[in-house]
Amino acid sequence: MEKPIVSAKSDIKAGGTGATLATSVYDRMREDILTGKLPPGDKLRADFLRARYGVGTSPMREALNRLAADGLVVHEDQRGFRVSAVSTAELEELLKTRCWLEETALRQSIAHGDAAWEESIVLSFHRLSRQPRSASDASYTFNPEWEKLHHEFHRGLIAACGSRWLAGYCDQLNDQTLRYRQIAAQFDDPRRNEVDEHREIMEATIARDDDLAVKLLIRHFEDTDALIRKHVPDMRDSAPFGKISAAV
Amino acid sequence: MEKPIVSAKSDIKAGGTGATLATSVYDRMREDILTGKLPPGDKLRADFLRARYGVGTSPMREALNRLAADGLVVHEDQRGFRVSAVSTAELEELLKTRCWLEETALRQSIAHGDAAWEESIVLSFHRLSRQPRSASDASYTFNPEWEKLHHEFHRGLIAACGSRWLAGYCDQLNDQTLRYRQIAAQFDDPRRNEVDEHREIMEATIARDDDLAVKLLIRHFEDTDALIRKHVPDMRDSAPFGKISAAV
DNA sequence: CCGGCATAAAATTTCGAAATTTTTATCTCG
DNA sequence: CGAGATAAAAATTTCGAAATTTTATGCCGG
Repeated sequence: MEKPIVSAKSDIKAGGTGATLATSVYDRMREDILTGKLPPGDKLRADFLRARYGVGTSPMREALNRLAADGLVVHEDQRGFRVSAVSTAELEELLKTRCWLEETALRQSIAHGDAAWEESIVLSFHRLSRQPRSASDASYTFNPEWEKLHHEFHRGLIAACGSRWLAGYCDQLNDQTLRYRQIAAQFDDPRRNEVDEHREIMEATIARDDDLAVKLLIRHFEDTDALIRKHVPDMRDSAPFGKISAAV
Repeated sequence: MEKPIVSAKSDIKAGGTGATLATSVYDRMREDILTGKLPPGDKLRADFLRARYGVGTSPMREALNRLAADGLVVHEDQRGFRVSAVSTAELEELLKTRCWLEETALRQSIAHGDAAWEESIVLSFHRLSRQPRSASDASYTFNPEWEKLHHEFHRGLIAACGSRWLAGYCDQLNDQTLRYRQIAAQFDDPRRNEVDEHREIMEATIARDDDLAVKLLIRHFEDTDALIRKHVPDMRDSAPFGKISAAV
């Protein structure tokens, strides 16, 4: 299978040794942005990044360009890169777009998916349900494994939609939303019963009840959206929470 | 307004002097790919490109990375870049995706567009109708001005959809399709009356008749698709027409 | 005291060569 | 004669410094 058109996390071989430096830095930096270690709006100076990731100019710039393609950083000629800003307006647009695209994708997937597709969904759900949301019991801590499985579950739902373009777009929007979820989670996350939500979506999907599946999926998105807004009621154009330390 | 998320031609300042070299090369190379001067499937060696565009390694690589984000070139670690391949399968996927996304975008746009939006469509259509499809009367020759206006017309239709993400995706898919249109046009293009098609779409749109507008727009896409298939009936995975000269 | 112009500092962008990695060609052995 | 290992060639990737451009500073004039 070819690589997704809109690059996404997909196969994580970050920090690895086989790939190029540029790819490794891209992966590491991507995670730093998604988890909020590099806060929205922050300027990304070349010196700072070179020191932080221990590489030269070229792979750094290459990683930045790829991140710009994902919409995680923005670039202005002769004026460098910065982490994409977040705002309630942008979140709203994101939610809207996500609902439109995922609805189309899910309906297509349900219409065309085969038995292997069904099985992969059951499997993805099972794995996700066994993984704790937070890496720590005490307070919320980013759990890469859960994020990976969650991403895979949602990706699996629409995997049979028949368009790598559409699947890639959904992926990209999913990653964008992840950034907001992390922001909200940092404060306080009396997480609703996500497992049940996912289970219901799975069941409706493999039962080929497209109307119900879409309804549940969209509600799932809207609930997440509401939760984010509750905890981050008034997002400004830039980062709404503390500047990051320069720690490596 | 912010830059489109999925970068697109939009503001053409190519070959210019104000921007960076990387941007200039990106623009020139983009056009070379869209017009088929750099044929699908071709390997893009660094030496060749550096000579062709007269720049060093860095801006070249930067341009390539941005083109990869647009899906116009593909990259494999340690194995360089090549122009994305074309195939009938890919064209089919492209058409499908385009219909889904443009339908959503157009309906939203019709629902929310204001008077200024209406006027911009009328204006875009007028300009497009005055421009010849081909730069030469004798045989088809790529006419950048027509392409620009055509792109703007279609972009204008969905401009009020309320999602820069969705608009950007439509842009990207439009550019991808352009590549196929150029391939077909190189052979023989007894072009159907495109002006009327565009006029009908415009009229239905500003009359807020969303069902009709969508029907016409989708038919427009399907007709273009059929025309491409007629002229390029059996596209293989790689470039179906002659290798390009290394001429600068 | 404020505003604009020259100057200095900082940051981005670009170059060209060095270092890796892949690809091709050659040679040896079964 | 073919397969596999070895060596040469070619191509991609990376580095670090030079060149441009932007941003900040200081100075002079109104």
